Amino acid sequence: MSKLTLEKIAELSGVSRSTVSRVVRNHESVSPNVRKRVLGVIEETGYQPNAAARSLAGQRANVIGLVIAEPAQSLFTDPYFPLLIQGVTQATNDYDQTLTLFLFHNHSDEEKLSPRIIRNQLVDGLIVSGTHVDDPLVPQLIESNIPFVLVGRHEDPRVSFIDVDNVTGAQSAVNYLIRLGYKRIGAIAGDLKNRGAIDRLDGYKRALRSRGHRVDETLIINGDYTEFSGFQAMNQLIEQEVDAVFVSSDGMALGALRALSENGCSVPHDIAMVSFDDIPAAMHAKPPLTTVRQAVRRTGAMAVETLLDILESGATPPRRLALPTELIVRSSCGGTGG
Amino acid sequence: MSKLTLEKIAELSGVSRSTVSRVVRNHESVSPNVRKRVLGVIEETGYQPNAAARSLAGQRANVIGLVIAEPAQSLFTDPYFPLLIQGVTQATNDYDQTLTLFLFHNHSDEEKLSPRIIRNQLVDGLIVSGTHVDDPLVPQLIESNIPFVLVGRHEDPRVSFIDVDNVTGAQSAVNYLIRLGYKRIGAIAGDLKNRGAIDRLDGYKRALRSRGHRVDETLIINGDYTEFSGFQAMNQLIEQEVDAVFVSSDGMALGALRALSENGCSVPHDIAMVSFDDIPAAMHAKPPLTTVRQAVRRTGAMAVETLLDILESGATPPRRLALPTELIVRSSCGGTGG
DNA sequence: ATGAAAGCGCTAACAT
DNA sequence: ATGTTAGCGCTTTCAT
Repeated sequence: MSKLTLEKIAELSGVSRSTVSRVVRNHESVSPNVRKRVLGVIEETGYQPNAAARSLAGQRANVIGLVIAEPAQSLFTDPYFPLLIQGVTQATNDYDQTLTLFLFHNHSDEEKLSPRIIRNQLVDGLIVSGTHVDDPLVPQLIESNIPFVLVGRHEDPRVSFIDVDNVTGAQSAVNYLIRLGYKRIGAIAGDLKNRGAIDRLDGYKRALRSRGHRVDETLIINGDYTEFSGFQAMNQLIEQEVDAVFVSSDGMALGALRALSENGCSVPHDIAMVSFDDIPAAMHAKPPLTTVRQAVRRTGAMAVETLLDILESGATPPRRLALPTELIVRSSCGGTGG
Repeated sequence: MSKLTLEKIAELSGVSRSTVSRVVRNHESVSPNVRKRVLGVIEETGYQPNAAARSLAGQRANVIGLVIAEPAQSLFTDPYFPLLIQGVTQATNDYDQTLTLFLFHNHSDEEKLSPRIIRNQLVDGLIVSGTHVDDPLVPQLIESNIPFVLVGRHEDPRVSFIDVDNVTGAQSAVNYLIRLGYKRIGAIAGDLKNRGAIDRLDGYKRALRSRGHRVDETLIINGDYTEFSGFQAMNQLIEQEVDAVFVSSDGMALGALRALSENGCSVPHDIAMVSFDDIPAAMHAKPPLTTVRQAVRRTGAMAVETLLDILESGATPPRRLALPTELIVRSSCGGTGG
């Protein structure tokens, strides 16, 4: 069987190439009979348009790229990127887009890949995640004029993004602790190279201040989102005699829980804990974690939809969105609200 | 600045399009001087060949596809696919290939996507993971003549695959239990729609038989690779009064540990446990899990290399590889060897 | 060693 | 409503 092309379908249907092309693209200006006939032939033969030819001739490839700029570490340590990928692929499947994945394992990958991504015309647009604050990739992208949506907010007013409202989420978590009467509330921060980690810590501080507590920097320990860093940070915090702790991710909270249990501290009796993310393991932790749920899959899907919207109708004005979070109350803080 | 094409580079270098093309493709038959000059211009301008034009004109797109056929559930429940993706992208980055990701969230995705993947000529070849035994995708792929490498072994002699030696791995784990003197060894199986789950259970049975134990089917409980299914399965197994258990994945083992601890059973004192995978959490479990390590990242990278090899030199004979596993001894079985 | 020229399979004016 | 035609940016004979 020879290769299936528009030409062949045209021949088999007894019309011209253009007409077939119109049918395929669902263009107007095709008579119902002809359309039906052509569709029939396409169905029978199983014709699929050649993607390369399409993107070469037209302006759209129907391919979008997902870049994950994070050095691979947390990619498997945490279900964040898997969930994001799920949300993104869900949406690309729904909208008949193809997804190409760019994963930077190290800095040299980034240097090698980014010019190619930008100038290759392989993708119509990009969803960009895992960048650090001040990541040079973002200005590069802006300058290149390639349409893109950032996952996580950005100061530059030209960039479109989908963010999770980390500040408000963290704030609500810490407010909850305060309402329950905890006085000496520590924090374990995430990797502060990430906007999200900064924002969560900021939410913690705001909550404290808005309730008239002062922020004690010795009660804030930096982690890097790994379970082990949570473990280490908690060991430090124990010595500060906190009565509660806000942990910036469930993954670190699991490590913190381990530190506490190894030190014979009971949660929430000796120390209360709230964290962030609501990963599946949070529910099964001992005790089950009260945590701020963020809709990661939703974020991925929204990023795709936003990018598609930009591709259709132009990038101005930039789209900027913050998705709300939800405090999931379980037993790691003791009270059930108040 | 106008678009950068071969033509433009040719003009700037004072040579013909063909010569530039030869330089770009590292072809022989270009004089050193000319090559240097052209390379200089490319460097200055930041020229990158247009991918679509390339794959339309040539026979290679330098794009490979990764299909994950598994319904999304375990994608984030377990670090398997993230690790596989890491290995694959690591290798595609190294070999200057672009990766497109096809993730089937449900059956209709599969039906919609697979014809497109196959006939689109979007990818040069495919790495296929997450298929079930007797998944219709495999015969479809064979028939379509698209080069592909399956992750996990397959009976059909025409398919190339990279497998982990699950049978031997499971066997060594159970042998270890037997050597330590355990008599009544139960098993928690994975989702038996997967080849890997079947093979692990098979390894368990072989180990038992080869040491003269009989296989007691009431001691085998089926799970589905989730933590919760491990929890449920262990609760059933406790009533069978086993003294040890082989769990087909660390994820399920974590659930099993939870069941045991809720029932006041201590590990390994009351019941010993070996599992499979060696995910990061295995080390931090209580007690740390003795488990069979599989090199998932390696598998992904090998799949890419194998596919590239097939693409270069033809698909015959099929490449069939089984990667070895390694028993990582920690404290969940009590003994330290013997 | 280099250049000229013919496509690859499609889209998108432009005709009719 | 349909057909004709000219590219899109590259690779690849085939000349020279």
